[in-house]
Amino acid sequence: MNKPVQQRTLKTRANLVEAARAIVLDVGYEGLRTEEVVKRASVAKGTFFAHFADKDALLELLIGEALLECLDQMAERPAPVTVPEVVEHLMPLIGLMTQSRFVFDVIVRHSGAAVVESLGPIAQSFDLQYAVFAKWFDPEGDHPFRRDVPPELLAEGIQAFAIQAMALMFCAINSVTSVEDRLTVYLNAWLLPSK
Amino acid sequence: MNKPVQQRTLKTRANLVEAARAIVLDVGYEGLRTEEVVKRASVAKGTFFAHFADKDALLELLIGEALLECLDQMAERPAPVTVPEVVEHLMPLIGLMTQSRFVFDVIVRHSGAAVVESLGPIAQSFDLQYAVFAKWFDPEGDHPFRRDVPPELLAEGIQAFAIQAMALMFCAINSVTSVEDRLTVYLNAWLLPSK
DNA sequence: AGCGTAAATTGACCGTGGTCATTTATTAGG
DNA sequence: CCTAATAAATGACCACGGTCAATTTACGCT
Repeated sequence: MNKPVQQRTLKTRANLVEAARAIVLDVGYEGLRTEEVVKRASVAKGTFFAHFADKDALLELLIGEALLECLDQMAERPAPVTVPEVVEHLMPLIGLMTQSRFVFDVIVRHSGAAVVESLGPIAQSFDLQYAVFAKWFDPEGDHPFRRDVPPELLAEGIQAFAIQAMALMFCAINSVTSVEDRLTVYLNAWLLPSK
Repeated sequence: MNKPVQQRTLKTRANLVEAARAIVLDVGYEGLRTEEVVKRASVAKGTFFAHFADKDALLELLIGEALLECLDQMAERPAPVTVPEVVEHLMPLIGLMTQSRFVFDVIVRHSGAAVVESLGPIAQSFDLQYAVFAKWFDPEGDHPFRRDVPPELLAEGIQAFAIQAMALMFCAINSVTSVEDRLTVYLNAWLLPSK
C-alpha cells in the first residue's frame, strides 16, 4: 500500500473544487449546481459523488476554508479587553457567516461534527473558535471579564450568543437592532455580570 | 368580499394536513413525501403547492403545533426557582426539538420569521417561549436568579444556551455529556453568576 | 512489454420537490 | 336559470441531487 491514492484522483478533486470556487464567484453559494460543477471540471456527474458524499460536503469545504482563514487572522490580534472590543473582534467572522441566510444555514447544519472520525472544516472552525475565544479569558491575563467560571465556558457562551444574534438578524421582526448592538447587550450580561 | 375563501378550500387543506399527520405517524417527519401526502388526501400534486408554499411550510405547521402545545403545558406550571428546576422545566421542549436531527434543523431554520406579516407557528412558538421564560424572572417574584439584567434578556440567554446544548447533542464528539448536564452548567453561569 | 487487479470514471437513470397552462367548480348578477 | 368572472384543482412536465452497473485507466508484478 505504498500508493493507495492516485495522482489522477487528486487532480480531479482539485478540478472540481476549482470549478466550484469559480461558480461561487459567479452566482454565489446558493446558485451552485452540481451539474455546472461537473461541466466546468469536465467530468461526469458520478465522479463528483465519488469525491464528495453530497453537495453539502462541497459547500462545507468551501465555506469552511473561508471561516478558517478568518479565524487565523482573528487569532493573530491582541486579545480584546472590553465588551465592545470583543464584539469588534467577532465582526469579521459574523460578516462571513451572515453573508446570506443560505450560508448561515449551511454553517449551522455543520457546526457540530456528526461523526467522530474526521470532523469537517466547519466543525473544525468551531473548535478553533472555541480555542481562540477561550484564550481571551486566560485567568492569568489582564482583563476585566468575570473569573468565576472557566474560560472555556465563557467561550461557549460567546458562540451561543453569537448564533442567537445572527439568527435574529435574519428575522424581519427583530432586524431593527443591529447584530453589533444586540451582541453587545448579550456579552455585557454574560462577561460582566454585576449580579 | 363577503366570502373570499370557499368551503372547498378549507376542506382540501384539512385533508392535506390530516394525511400528513398520518404519514408522520407511520414514517416520521423525515420520511414524509409530498407525493404520498397528495395520494392520501386524494388531490393532485399542484393542489398541495396551492396550499403550502413548499414542503417545509407543511413541516413547520406540523412541528409548530406540537411545540405550541408543549409550551402551553409549560406555561401552566409554577415557575422554577433553582437552576435544576429550570432545566427540568425545559426538558419536554428539548425532547421535542431533539427527537431527530432532521426536526431540529427544521426548527432552527424557522425559528426566526423571515417575513413580518404572519409569522409561522415555529417562530410563534419562539415568541411564546420568550414570554414564558421571561415570566420566571419577574423582578417582583421570589427567585434567586440575577436581577442586574431584565427578565427578557435572561429569557433570550436561555434560548441561546438551549440551542447550543441541543446542537452539541448531535455532535458525536461532545455527546458524552448529556443535554441536561451541559445546560445546567450553562445556566448556572448565566442565571447565578458569582462574578 | 504484457497481464491481472483494483481504483477511478462514466452517463443513463431515478426520486422527489416544485411549476404552470389548462380544465373544472363556485359564486354573483341579471 | 343562465352566464360571465373568478377561484380552485389538475397532472404533465421540469430541475436537480444522487445512484450504480458497466467501462476505462493506472499500477505492481513477472
